[in-house]
Amino acid sequence: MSASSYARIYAVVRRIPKGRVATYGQIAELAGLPRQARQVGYALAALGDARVPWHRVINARGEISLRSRSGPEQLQRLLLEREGVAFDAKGRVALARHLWQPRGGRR
DNA sequence: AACATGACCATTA
DNA sequence: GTAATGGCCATGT
Repeated sequence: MSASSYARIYAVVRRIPKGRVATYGQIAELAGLPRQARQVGYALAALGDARVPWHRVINARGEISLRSRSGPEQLQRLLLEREGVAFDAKGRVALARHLWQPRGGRR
């Protein structure tokens, strides 16, 4: 069941520094799964309770992705603000300011 | 096996 | 700025 892919995804998410955010597509690429952003979201959804900073992963628009059913979206924003990530009036994060930018493509 | 759904993304108009 | 389209692929019915 391709659990190793999930493991790679979690490993990358764990590397996101505090106060930074990353996009699903970015995580997918860093995890060696280009164009599989969707799987990243799926992996995080199946995460449940684990020591992974899932709240630092947002979509390419800089917004917090809405779950099918009301989920911890509010909590996610709270956790990010608590780390110093700012949201604008439209509820978007300034990616130019908070996006995680690993150097040399790896870190 | 077919079909639908989902914490997505890039391109094009 | 919005809207439509195609791609990607694990899961459940």
